[in-house]
Amino acid sequence: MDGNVPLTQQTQQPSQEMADLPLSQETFHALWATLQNDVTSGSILQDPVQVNLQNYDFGTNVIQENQVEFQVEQIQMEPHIPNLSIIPSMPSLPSMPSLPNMNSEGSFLDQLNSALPPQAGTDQTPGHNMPSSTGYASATEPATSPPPSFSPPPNNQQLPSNVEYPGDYAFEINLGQPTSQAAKSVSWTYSPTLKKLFVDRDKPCPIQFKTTSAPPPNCFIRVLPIFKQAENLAEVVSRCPNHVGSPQDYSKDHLVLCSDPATMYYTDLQSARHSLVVPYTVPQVGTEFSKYLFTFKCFISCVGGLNRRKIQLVFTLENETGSILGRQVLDVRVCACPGRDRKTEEKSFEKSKAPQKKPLKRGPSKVTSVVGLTSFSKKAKKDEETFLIEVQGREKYELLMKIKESLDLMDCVAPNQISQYRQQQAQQQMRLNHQIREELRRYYRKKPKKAGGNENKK
Amino acid sequence: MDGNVPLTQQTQQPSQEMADLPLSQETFHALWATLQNDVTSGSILQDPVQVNLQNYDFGTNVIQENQVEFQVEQIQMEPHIPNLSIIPSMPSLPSMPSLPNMNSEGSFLDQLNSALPPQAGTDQTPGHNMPSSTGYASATEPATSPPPSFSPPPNNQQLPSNVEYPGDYAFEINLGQPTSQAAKSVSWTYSPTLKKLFVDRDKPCPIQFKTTSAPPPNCFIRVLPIFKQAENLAEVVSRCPNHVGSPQDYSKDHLVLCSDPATMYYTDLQSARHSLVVPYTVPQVGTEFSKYLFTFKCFISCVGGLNRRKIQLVFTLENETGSILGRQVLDVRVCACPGRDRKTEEKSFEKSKAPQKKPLKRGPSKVTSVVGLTSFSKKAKKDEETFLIEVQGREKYELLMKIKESLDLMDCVAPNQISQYRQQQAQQQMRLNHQIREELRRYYRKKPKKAGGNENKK
DNA sequence: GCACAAGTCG
DNA sequence: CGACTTGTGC
Ligand SMILES: [Zn+2]
Ligand SMILES: [Zn+2]
Repeated sequence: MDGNVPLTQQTQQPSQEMADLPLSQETFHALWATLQNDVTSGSILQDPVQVNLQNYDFGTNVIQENQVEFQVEQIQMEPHIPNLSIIPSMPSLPSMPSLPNMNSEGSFLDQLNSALPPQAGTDQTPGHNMPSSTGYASATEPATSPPPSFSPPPNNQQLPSNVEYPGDYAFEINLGQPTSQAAKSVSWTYSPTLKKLFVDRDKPCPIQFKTTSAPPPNCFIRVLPIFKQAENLAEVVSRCPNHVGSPQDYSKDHLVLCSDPATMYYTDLQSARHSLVVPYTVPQVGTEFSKYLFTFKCFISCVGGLNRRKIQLVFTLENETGSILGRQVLDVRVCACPGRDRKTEEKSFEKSKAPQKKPLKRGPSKVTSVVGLTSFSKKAKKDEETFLIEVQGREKYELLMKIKESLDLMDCVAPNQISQYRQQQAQQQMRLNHQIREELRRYYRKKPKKAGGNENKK
Repeated sequence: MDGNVPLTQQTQQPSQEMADLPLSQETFHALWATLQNDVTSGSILQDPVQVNLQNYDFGTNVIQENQVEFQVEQIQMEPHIPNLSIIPSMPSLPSMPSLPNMNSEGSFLDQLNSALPPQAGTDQTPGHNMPSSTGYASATEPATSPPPSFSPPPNNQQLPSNVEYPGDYAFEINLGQPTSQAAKSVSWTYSPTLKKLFVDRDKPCPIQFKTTSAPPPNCFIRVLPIFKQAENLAEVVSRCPNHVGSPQDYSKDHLVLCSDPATMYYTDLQSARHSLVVPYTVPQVGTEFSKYLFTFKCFISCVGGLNRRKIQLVFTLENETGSILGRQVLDVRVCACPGRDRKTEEKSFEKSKAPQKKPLKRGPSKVTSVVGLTSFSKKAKKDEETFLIEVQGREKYELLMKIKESLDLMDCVAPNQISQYRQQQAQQQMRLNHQIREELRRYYRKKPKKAGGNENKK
């Protein structure tokens, strides 16, 4: 994917040896600003994987030594890199099978613009602290080494990849022990069966990462939200009007935020996609995973935003030059009731597969009716009470009888056959409901004479 | 309320004799701009009615002859009129009993600011272009002249009045013939019982006005939306972030828009409330009402906006100086399903009162039966046949009864009679059940099992 | 126009 | 945490 820039901290001029910390957003912008004159637009470095690997020779751009990182950054972020004076060597992208390519991310220029009011300092979001901007930054990131050469074909129009690719370091994500059942009022819960995370809006949610072997130094993790359905894949995932952050906020349009102070928010100039990048720190000694807290600023149902479209997060482990070392994808549903919704989805999920085996399509109506009625004499169930309903009018009577009939059928069904029966019933019921509805419609239509009548249908 | 300004159209300098057409928003702003130097800030002219009637002598302010209208306007709009150089004689407000006071409306200054791009010209809605406010300020308020004396305590904080006051001209609003029942998919429907309008968002809705006698020339109607509940009354009603109009739009924050081309949108500087003003034209000869089309840009449920809080529209008939001649209030619910929601609300409405007298709480099972037993004999309708349905199992029985009830209720629609119906039914059923049970008991005793008889299959 | 979906109130 | 509310898909 896109490059990104692990520069050494606070170093004004990028030093090759790299610091461990990425530049602060401010510093970054400041530095970037110095480059503006030289560069017009960068181009996004993406791993061209799936779609097209052609246009790779972006490497022709040159970046000045001491500005390397930025250059790289820009190169990767900006789509059409017009004129870069210096070009570090870009490590050629490994041509792994599934080396995917997400769209480019972070457009520095983009951010720069909005960053104008530097005093705004806090980029946090509301309750969180993300970088957005200003704040802290400057001190942290020295520029790293000069980007080597690189060939980058920014196939911008390309859609982000959501192909899982553990890669050489076996990059994996984890959400804690598989909470068997969604506790009711938790702010987040993960469904192993659905491989989906259910989170409440604006609530911190821990997501862990690990690699079997230690990846190269200065690696980082990029988080890019995308729409799951193909129809929406091309659309950029961003916050709805109700939840956009303040103008000075670098992450104002980012759906996903990370509490890590070193987080940087990007908006790719070309694709306009909003992603975040956070340095990947190897797990603490003794622990298996490195944990990060993420928050989501919009419900998947937000009008004018996600608008009830499923999304997923693409986590990419990238090295300091932006090459993708691994990728993991996570389905996410940001909703007000994670527990309820998880349960609901798991339920409909199993239901969606089980029913498959049987003769779903049940022939037209009555057939069934025949069934139960006479054949089974199930009659009154043992000890059940018997009631009588007095009905006035044949029409109503027949209508009710039809319903009763269906209810009776439920009883006649052998327990073990219930599922099968249900399927039939479902169809039949449906049909029946329709019939009934029609009958009622007719019924009401007739009756209504009463003038003005229909005030209230109870 | 506030004054407002029926100026002659396009006249650069306001003529006293008035034209019939109000100024276009642009013209208005332009003119207003010329006045800026003289005026600093106006003050809202409110009819202090209910709250406090004190500060009435705004009249002391003097306005230059040829600027009368504007002056008035401003005076009425702006809260603290610091210094107006000229002060026209302000007609003293009639101290009618219920001369209410809404907050001030239209802040010209406000609009002026946003009006910057005068080309926006059209104040119509739709896409709407109404004025907005923001930013502009400084220009508008020159320090004006030394304010004459005036006592006006602009009780700005005062809440808008929602007291109906037909006034001397018997100002009334009308929504067409009382559609007895909300047609299903209509874009709007009015409930006479609830005295409430149900409208779909962004759909034109006709509202008519009339006055028994002809009001003075150049009168206008102001429409101001307010929250119905006391807790929210102080909050300004405006569009949610998802539905705000474009920045150049004068009416970008206005919930209510009017299709009349002469409509002007105001945002009071002091109260920040958004209202619209449209010239009141007497009904066409032969017609009883003057009709206007209004559209609502937000659902009452809009997040970050109305946020599911009830609202109402305050319509005030004002003369050219802004004095209120009459006021009418209308409850409005902007929703996606006007028909459904009207029905729902009417239902819960009657339910809320009817139930009071009777044992509403439907206790589990039999309890109810106790009630009425004997009293009502409503029985079978006239000539209809009577049938008996034997049902096994309480569950099914209750289910069927529920359906039967709804069917029966359809006939005796009278809402208020529902509770009564229930009682009767309960008793009858009970009685019947008892009888039958007795009969059956006897029957079985005679003819062993089998018989049960009532297979009932129709 | 029904029924589901999903945020929110109590 | 249940139930209602209420916009939207079908
Ligand atoms: Zn949102
Ligand atoms: Zn809205």
